[in-house]
Amino acid sequence: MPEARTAGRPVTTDALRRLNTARVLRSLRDEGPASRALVAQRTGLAKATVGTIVAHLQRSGAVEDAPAVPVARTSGRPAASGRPGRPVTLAGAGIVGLGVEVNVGYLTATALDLAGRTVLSRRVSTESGHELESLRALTSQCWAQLVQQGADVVGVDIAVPGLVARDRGMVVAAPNLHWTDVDLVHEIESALPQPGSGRCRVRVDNDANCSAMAEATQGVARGVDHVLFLTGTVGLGAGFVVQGRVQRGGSGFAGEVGHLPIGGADRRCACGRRGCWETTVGLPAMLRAAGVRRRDAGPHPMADPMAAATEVAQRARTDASVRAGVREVGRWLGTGVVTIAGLLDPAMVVLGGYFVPLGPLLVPVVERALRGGLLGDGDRRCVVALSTLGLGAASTGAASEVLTDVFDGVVALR
Amino acid sequence: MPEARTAGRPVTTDALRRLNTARVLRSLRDEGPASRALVAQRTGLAKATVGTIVAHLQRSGAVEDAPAVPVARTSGRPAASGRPGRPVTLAGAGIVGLGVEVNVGYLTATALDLAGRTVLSRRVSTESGHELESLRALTSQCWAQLVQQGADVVGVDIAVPGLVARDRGMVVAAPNLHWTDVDLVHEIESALPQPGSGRCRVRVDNDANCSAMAEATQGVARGVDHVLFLTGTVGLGAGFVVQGRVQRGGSGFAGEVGHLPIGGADRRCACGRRGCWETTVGLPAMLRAAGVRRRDAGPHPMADPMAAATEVAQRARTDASVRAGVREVGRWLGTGVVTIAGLLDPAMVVLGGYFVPLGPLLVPVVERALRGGLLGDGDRRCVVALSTLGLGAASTGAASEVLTDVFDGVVALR
DNA sequence: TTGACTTCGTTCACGACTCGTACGAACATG
DNA sequence: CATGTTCGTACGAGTCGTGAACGAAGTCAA
Repeated sequence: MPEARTAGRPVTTDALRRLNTARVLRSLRDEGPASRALVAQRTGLAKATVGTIVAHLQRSGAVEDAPAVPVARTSGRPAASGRPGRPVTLAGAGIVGLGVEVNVGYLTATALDLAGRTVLSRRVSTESGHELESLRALTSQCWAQLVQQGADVVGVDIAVPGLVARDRGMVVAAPNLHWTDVDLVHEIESALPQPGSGRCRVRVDNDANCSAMAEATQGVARGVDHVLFLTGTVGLGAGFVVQGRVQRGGSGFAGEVGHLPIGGADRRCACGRRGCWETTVGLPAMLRAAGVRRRDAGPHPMADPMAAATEVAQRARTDASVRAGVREVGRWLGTGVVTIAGLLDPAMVVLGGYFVPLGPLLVPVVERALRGGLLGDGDRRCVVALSTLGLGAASTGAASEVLTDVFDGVVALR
Repeated sequence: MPEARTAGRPVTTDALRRLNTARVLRSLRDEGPASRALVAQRTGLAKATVGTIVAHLQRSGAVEDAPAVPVARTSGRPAASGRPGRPVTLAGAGIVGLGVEVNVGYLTATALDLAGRTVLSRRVSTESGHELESLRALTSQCWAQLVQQGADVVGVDIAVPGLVARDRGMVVAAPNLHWTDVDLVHEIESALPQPGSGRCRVRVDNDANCSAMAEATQGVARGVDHVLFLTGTVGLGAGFVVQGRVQRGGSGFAGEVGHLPIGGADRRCACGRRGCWETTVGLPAMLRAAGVRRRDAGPHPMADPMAAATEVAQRARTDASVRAGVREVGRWLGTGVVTIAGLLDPAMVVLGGYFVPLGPLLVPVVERALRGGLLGDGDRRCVVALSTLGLGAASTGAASEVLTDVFDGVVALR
């Protein structure tokens, strides 16, 4: 569709302001609070321009005057002489993004402000078959609460474990929730009170993408430019974040990694084919390799992968054969990571989900695979890390994703 | 480096003009010639704005009045009544991009105008060890010729078979040319006459990236949104183009596909490791599988992969065992394509290099692998095609890459 | 305490841009 | 030849970023 290339709003003068406003916000986020003069220096904008932009932002509640304690100037400078600048910081709770994560047994909602602070955090459990109702209720409740607190809710992002068509706002398939072709954006929008929904954009995303975003903005990968996130549950999920933006490839490739032809072909995958990666590194494969029977791995190993993996880690402490099994899975994990990393070239790989409890055993194996498997190990160092965010990471990432629009100048502030 | 996020020129009013100018150019390129009024309708810009922009473009030589024969209106409309519009077309040779391709025995230079027409095409052979001299000479000659013809050379792109650090303008390693850490941009810039080089940007790129670009803009993949290009020589090269833009992933991943851990691990790769994909689908592997001895595959099979592959194709016509060998390689090719396609989700895979002469044998095998290996075959149709561009594709793509800057509004026209 | 010095934030005139309206130009139809 | 319709441009209005100028708010030295 060639029209897509021409598409997008025509660039008017107010787009200018949006873009430069976003520029100022990014400077404040990435390089810390600063006086107007310093922001001007950092962004290359004229002092006068920064002045008007900051004034606007103050009225919007996006920034506020920093606490009395002045921030140190750019390091190593001679002591300040002259009129001291009044530092400006990203504001407390004026502008927020709301993220909601759908899971098999529960929902998590998180709201972040521009400074990345958690403004709201809530979790509710759901009954099977009633996820959509609960989701609508939770979202509108959170939205109402935030608005009541005086926040400007820029958007809502819903993280779903499944195949998502973000551009159409549809969940194509979420097997664990038994969802197929759900018009989720419409569902949520209709649940929100009318007045706000005009400005407040509702979107859908894959949960692995969101978790990746969370790692890159709030987790171990904060400050890393190219982050690959890989999460293990019954299947596998992946997300790739470059400079704070989720890479969606062609039409949103993430989450598909589980069915890449990596590893042995002896097991049949749930998708009907053989040789899928997740048949060798998914949770069932791990339990099998570790010699742990399902009923020994907690009451509902597939519903609670973390508990199951913790049980495996426990046994591995005393049983060498369990350790060997885990390492064997780790080698296949490593092969896949090398493949993906070779293609995407991340600076850091973050392992999440059930890999975390088994991290001490898995990480060295994956690291070794990377050392042996990547070219030019001089420049292309790729660090392996474990997720530290735990439950609710996806909702945090979803909220972060919403704020991306603000920092990119896609949306205008009130 | 957080500063990268803040970087980029501050957005002034003339950036506005650049962006809208680019918008008009894209409309003319993607949706064909049109009157000012129609362009206004297509871009969403005001008629007056389009008028001034077109006037500017005319003075720059970027567009010109279309031939007398008026273009049919948007199809199906009632017959035109009212003053007929004067259609505008992308101009003949006012604005051009120059692409130069470095190969083992020869150089190719191609210049394209905004309409995608070839304005200049030249090929010279080189002596081993003197490639850089020849490259400097050819580039400056072509540049001078274009300038003399009155063209505005927007930029020069050099396609190199090797690892390239595009942002630093360096060739990190080009084994076939025995180049290591060559500051190619500097080399070329110093060879160009001074006056122009201020505006005329010189850049370096990987040749597979450029070929991919060529396929997406001029080849079989024209009009396809997500294109994966895969070329076979002694090693392998790949490029991924989304909506006319080369995807460089983290720090420029393309070209690395040859060393992904795909296929058997029985052969040792030139990089010193085992299990690299190119040990199973590179040209040597193909010759081996087809049972063709090197000295039977043309005088210099590795220097002329196309001739060698043609020889193999010839033999396959009569010899069933050769056909079987080719198909065997094809299956490994298919496995890799499925892996990459599963991750990147292209709408079309274009095979180039030595795969082309063997296309009739290879394509069905790869197609079958894709049918069996990709999820959700309903939506995610992925077509396999053969490159038709032949020699010099990379230089064409390099020239295309230069023009990207114009269509993106990154550079201003004179 | 006072005056010189330095830096910060704002004000103002200016140029560049896009937009909407208005108007003349160019063609078809009856 | 009058009418209707559409095209392209001219003009005033509104917005935005910029540089210079200026008052404000500190430090430092005498």
